[in-house]
Amino acid sequence: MRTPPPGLRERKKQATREALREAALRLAVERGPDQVRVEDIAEAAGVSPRTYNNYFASREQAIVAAVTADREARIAAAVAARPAGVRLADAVTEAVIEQYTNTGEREHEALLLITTRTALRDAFLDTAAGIEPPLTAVIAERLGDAGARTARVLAASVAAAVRIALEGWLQPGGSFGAGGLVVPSGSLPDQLRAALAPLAPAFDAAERHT
Amino acid sequence: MRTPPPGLRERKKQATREALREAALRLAVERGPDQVRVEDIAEAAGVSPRTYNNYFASREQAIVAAVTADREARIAAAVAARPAGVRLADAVTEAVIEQYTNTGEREHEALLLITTRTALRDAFLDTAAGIEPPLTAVIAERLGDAGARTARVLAASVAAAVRIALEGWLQPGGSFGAGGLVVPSGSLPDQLRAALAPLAPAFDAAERHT
DNA sequence: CAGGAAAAGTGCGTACACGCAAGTTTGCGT
DNA sequence: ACGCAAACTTGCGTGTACGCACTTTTCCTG
Repeated sequence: MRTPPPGLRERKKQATREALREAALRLAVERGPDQVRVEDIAEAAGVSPRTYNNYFASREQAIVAAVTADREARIAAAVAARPAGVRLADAVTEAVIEQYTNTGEREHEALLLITTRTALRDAFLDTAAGIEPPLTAVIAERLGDAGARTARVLAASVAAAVRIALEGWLQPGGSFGAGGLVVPSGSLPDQLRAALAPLAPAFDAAERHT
Repeated sequence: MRTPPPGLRERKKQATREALREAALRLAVERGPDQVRVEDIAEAAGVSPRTYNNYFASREQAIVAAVTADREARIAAAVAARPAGVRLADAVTEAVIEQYTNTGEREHEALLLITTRTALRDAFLDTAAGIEPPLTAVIAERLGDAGARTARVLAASVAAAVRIALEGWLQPGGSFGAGGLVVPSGSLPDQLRAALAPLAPAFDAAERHT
């Protein structure tokens, strides 16, 4: 039912999208994020500046997209791939961690770049929201038709938790707050686990209700 | 400990903010949302266009802010006001519903306006995210220092759920999906209750863990 | 394999967002 | 009461976002 051979039109679109992503990241690394205008990216990708904005709503999105790629779809697929027996909460948690730690060398370099500019950091954190639609779909599949709204809420909560985890991870260092304990920002998997853990009871209850 | 008499500076800031809000809403109602430029709003409020953007990051924010006002703070206060005995999940749910249904006549008219333009609709939905910081604070107070991250996740989840509820509420009509059931978009309180319900188990577990 | 409909790309014009470097007002210590 | 420092406002300049009308490309159906 899925993927009836994608036509030329769709393939060209994806090619343009990727060309813009790659051009944006390359230029940003080469000359620094602030020395890249959309005009430069568009030119490097061989399209008009106007077309750039048909694909990305902001200058930062293209740069960030090169790192993010299609992580959203991969997370959803990873959840769907788990056997139906495992707890939904575990399936989601592991799928998220799995797809966020499969990071190549080039991506790591790009992340360092991203942390240096607030605008890029924000754009990167915003990508976490992108996992909501596909996650909603796979969760809804497990919960059945009655749990459509619940699936949506849970998916959105996961997206929010992931955002929080990423935020904590990108945070410079553990600050020694007045009278507070030191909170060393752990590894990314740890941050993700900690952020997603509080949602597990909600998943369990939703699953039980089917 | 709070509200050491706010100085002149702060009062002027709030006055400017409100002047901009009111001017934006009034002009939008008078001549239609698309016939209002930031320049017009700024002029009507007696400040420079540049100052407008010191208060609001987008053209739509000011219009929406006139309806939203300081709902975020009121929700947090309403939660804090509940006796310590009640379930945290219930306290939050009731506080949210309470503050979202205290809607005057003028606000209702403005909401009709908002639904007519996608940009305004989006800006309005984005305001739901604003409840996260104050909610985080009150929830963290109940959970203690150990549950800081949990409080953050729960607050963000509530914000996401509220957004979903508002989205469903603003949705025109129940669509008769192929083979699916009719889903009449209920009243706002109903939507909020339905969206927040799945999170209750997470709140209960968090409370139990203290 | 035409030929028309739909979609993607483009040029142009307008308005918006925001950094920067003044100028102005408020707050506070002495 | 004075005056300095911090905060707020503003003008200016640059780059970005996007609506609209038009051209080019891809798709589909007879």
